[in-house]
Formats: sequence, structure tokens, C-alpha cells
Amino acid sequence: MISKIKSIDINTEQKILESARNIFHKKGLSGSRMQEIADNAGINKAMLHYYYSSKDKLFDAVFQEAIKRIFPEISKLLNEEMPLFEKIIYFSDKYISLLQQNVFLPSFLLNEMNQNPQRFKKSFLKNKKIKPDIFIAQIKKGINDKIIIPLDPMQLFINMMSMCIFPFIAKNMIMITYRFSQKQFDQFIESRKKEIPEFIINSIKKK
Amino acid sequence: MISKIKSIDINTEQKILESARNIFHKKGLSGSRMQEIADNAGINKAMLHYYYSSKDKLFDAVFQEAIKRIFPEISKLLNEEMPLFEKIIYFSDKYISLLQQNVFLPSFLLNEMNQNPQRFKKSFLKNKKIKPDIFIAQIKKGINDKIIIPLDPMQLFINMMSMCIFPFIAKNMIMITYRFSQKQFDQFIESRKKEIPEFIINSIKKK
DNA sequence: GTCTATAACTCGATAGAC
DNA sequence: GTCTATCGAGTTATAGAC
Repeated sequence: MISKIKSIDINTEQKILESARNIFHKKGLSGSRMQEIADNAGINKAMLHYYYSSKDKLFDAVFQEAIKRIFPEISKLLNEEMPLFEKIIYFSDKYISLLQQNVFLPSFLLNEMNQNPQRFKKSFLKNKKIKPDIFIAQIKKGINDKIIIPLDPMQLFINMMSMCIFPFIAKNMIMITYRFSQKQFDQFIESRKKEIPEFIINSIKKK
Repeated sequence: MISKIKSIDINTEQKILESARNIFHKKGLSGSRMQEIADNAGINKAMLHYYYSSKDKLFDAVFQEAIKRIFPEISKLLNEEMPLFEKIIYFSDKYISLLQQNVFLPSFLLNEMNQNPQRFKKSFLKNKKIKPDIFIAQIKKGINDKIIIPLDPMQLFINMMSMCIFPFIAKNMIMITYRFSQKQFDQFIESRKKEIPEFIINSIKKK
């Protein structure tokens, strides 16, 4: 029997996914409309159901893709082979750059994780998402070698993550409170690439 | 003409607001249903429209109340009369305690501010919501008096806010990633009341 | 003030032609 | 694969009795 390759139009599927990404990232699952996703993709609403049988399936594709876009990158950055201080500088710079290219991702992911923890839990159990083990071990070694002061490695890790991510989640509050233009906000984020590691190293470095 | 006092049942209105608060804080505007709010309040759906003409009006009441619950408190804490280091310790403790009593508030407020900046902007223009001026001035004085190292006061302020708020927004991610029970998570939050100010003061204190 | 019933509308999903 | 047309469930909002 000669196998017949199913010729699904890759462009249409890509267009749908890109459109769904745009809408879902901004408005979340419950705030998004299939009609809007279809319009935005330049296709018909029925087509969405042809490629992804339901709204939830389409959302799941976007959600999983978002997880894959962020978590492996965090692991990669944390497991890079370099000295502790250098890594803190490197991580802040690279991680903020990643978020600059995906400004809606933090609130999208964190929000949907809170709405439906199961969705994240499911994919988390399959492959451990964040592996900060090497980074944590590196901090412990720093303490033992008396390069940095004694502290809880997890607290340090959460502090670093907090300072990198928070401004993206609080974007509108910051912009309104400080009367920032978009350009000023961008500069503010940009400057944090250096401010955050400085702030951290000042705190933990043994003198 | 004898004035007739309108006897609106204060209990019903309070019950509605409390129920709406519970649902809206957890699920947001688009994720919440008037039916669920009515059920949760133990009343009829039509009653919601009797007290608050529309879903959006009801949401607005909850949103404005949330703003009033958080922002004046932040201002109050920041404007307390005390030395800089003491204030950083005091703020972290009191602000985290406030969030512990309103665990859904951070994601609720930040998320809805991103969904509809106008709603926040409107109420912000009426009365300036956060007044970190005194705190900022205090930081500048600390730099001049060479008590702390030179730094951008706003960056410091955002760092402090980030570290206090972020764990509440990322609650489920943290719990799943670290396999925390509810109790372990609560202890983690509790310990940050001391960890955060220590971390900050270590960083900025001049030696 | 409170309720039941229902109108009016939105939205996800499907049937069926091409 | 793509479209139009439409169904049917779910949701906000209202009319009207008590």
C-alpha cells in the first residue's frame, strides 16, 4: 500500500498558532474569543476547530509552547559552566532579554498556572521543568568557600527571579505610577540588567 | 415633606460584595459568573442587578475596594517616621502580613490593571495612589550621609516590592516546583519577612 | 426587597456545501 | 481544506408577580 502523506497546510496551522498566541497571551483563556483568534489569523472560525478540535485544545497548545519557551531556557542559563558572580550577571542579562522578547509571557503563565494548576502539574511531572540544582549547589559551595555570606540558596534564587520578572507583570502599574512613556519603561527594564546583579552581589559578597 | 429613609438591606449588599470579592479575586472579571456570585452570596441572580446594575459595575466596586485596601496602606508604611533600615525591616514585615491576609489580591490587581489600564488610571488621577516620595527622599539622604552606597532609589523601591509581592503571584509555580505543602509554603512566606530586609540592607549598607 | 421566568445576546461547536 | 449557516448551551440582563 502506497502511503499517502497528509498534506496539512503548514502555513494555516502556523497562522492559527501565532494568532492564538497573541490573543491568549494578552487576554488569557477566559478573556479570549475564538472569533477574535480567527479574525486575527485571517481565516474562518470553523477552521480553528478543524485544526484544533476545541478552544481548550488550542489553548493547551499555546500554553505548552509557552512553557517550552521559558523553562528550558532558565535551566540552560542556570546550568552554564561559570563562576557564581559571573553567572548572576549573565543570568540577569539573558533572562531579562528573553522576557523583553516575550513581554506578556510572565503574567500569562503565572496567571494560568494559578487558574488551573493541573495543566502545569501534568506537564511538570513528565519532565522536571526547572533544574536549579547546579545553581543551588554552586551557592552552597560559595558559602563553604567563604566567598559569600551564609544564606538560604532557595531564598536567593527566588529573590533573583522576583526582581527579574516582577516589572513585566507590574508593567502598567509602574508606567502609570511613574508616568512613564513606553520608551522610558523600556530604558528602566534595560537598566535592570545591570542593577539587579549589582544589587545581589553587593548583598551576598563576603568582604 | 417628610423624608423617607431608603432602607436598603445592608446585610444583603454586604453579602453580595463579599461574595463578589471572593469570586472576582480568584477568577478575574472574564472568568467569573454572576450566577456563581449569586449562589455564593445565597441570593438570587436578579438581586445582583438590583444592587449593582451590571456585572461591570459590580466588578468596579470590587476593584476600587481592592485598590483602597492596598495602596493607602503602602503609603502609610512608607511614610512612617523612622530610620531607613528600620523602615525597610518594618515595611517588609507589615506589607507581607497584609498580603498574607489577602493572598489573591496581588495577581488580581496586577492582572486587571494589565487587562484594563484605564480602570486604574481613572482612579489614580483622582488621588495619587502611592506616595513613595518620603521614602525616596529618605534613601537620597542615606546616600548623602554616606550611610548607604549610591544607587537609584526607584530601583531599590521596585526591588523591595518585587521580592515581597512575587511569591504570592507565583504561588502555584513555587509550590509545584518545590513540592511544597500549603504549610511549607506559608513558612516560606513567613521567613521572607526577615530574609528580604536582611538581603536588602546587606546590599545597600556602607561598610 | 426578593423571587421566578424569560428575553436578548454571546460564543463554542458542528453540519454540510464546495 | 476552506467556507457559510446555524445550532444549542451558557450568560447577562430585565419584566413582572408578590
